[in-house]
Amino acid sequence: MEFKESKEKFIQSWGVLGSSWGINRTMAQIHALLLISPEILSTEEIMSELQISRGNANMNIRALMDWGIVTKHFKTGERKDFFFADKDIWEIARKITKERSKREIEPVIRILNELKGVEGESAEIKQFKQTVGDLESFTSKLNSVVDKFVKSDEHWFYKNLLKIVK
Amino acid sequence: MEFKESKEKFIQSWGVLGSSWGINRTMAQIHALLLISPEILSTEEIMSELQISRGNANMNIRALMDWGIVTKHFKTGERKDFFFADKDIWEIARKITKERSKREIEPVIRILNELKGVEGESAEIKQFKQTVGDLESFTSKLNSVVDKFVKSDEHWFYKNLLKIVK
DNA sequence: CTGAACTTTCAGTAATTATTGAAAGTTAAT
DNA sequence: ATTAACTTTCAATAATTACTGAAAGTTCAG
Repeated sequence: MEFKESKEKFIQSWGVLGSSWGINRTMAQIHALLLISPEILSTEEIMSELQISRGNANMNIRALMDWGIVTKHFKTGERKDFFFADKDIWEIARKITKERSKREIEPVIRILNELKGVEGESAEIKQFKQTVGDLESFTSKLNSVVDKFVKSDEHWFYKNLLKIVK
Repeated sequence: MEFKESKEKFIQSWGVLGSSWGINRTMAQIHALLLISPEILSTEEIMSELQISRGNANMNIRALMDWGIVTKHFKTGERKDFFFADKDIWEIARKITKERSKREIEPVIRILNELKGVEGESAEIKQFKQTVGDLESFTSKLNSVVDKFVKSDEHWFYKNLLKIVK
């Protein structure tokens, strides 16, 4: 397969994966492009490579910087901003996991805890309490595992998680 | 807090969580409703409880059945279909994980493996190979952990995963 | 200061995704 | 074979989400 074709396919696939995980297609594509790029890229380059507008590029690059997986760089003598994606997959996974836990899991745990307090003895209320309790317990445990992962390094993962997989 | 209010809040929250994970809001809400319902519910009841149309209810209930987390039941003497959600959170998590792995992770691994074969020695191509290789390696490892989880029971999780969390 | 080079914002628009509701399809009792 | 009870489908429409591009904002060299 031609390199250009492979590159295209990689960027496309990453975009599709992103959108099935609630990350917008363009954001995932910009990340993919930066991931395979050995050099820092300017906004212009990203725009022309992905055929997107300046506004779109700008907003999605900013989002990637908010996630902490893309950084801004400068070239001496140039006024433009350039962007670079961290290439360490473990580090990327940790950062994404951390953000999603903070944005999505933690608020849910808070609500579930709040809802556990409902009063009553009817079958309906009993089932509600049971379900909410079970979900809270599950989600909290999940979050501890996630948290451990976030604070770990690749070595830890090998030593522990991969061991139990065998 | 009133039960009715709690119920409402639970269904709403579950809907929001669902949509940030690429599952549509209504599907998540129907699931939430069934999860806290001790009895099987008819399409009518789901429609009126969530204020949605028949078509919408039907399509999303079917999707939940495809995921294997909702089942169809009958009441003697009644012709209508009734629906019930499995209440075992571990079982639900396993089924969802299994489906998402199959639908999303496995196809990506296939594409990455395909892309690993690109030929060339330029810096650009070297970075491409490196990134694609790292992603493939990460994703495959992730998938083994996921697979182990899918095949596990709650007891396994306690014994192993929770142990390393401490 | 000034203005050129660049970045950000955001109202308008396009694209995508979800929902409705009525018609077509199915099933089973009579 | 008919029909009432029920389910499924799907074209039309609504709701949501993403994108564009031009205008406003910022920065900094001269």
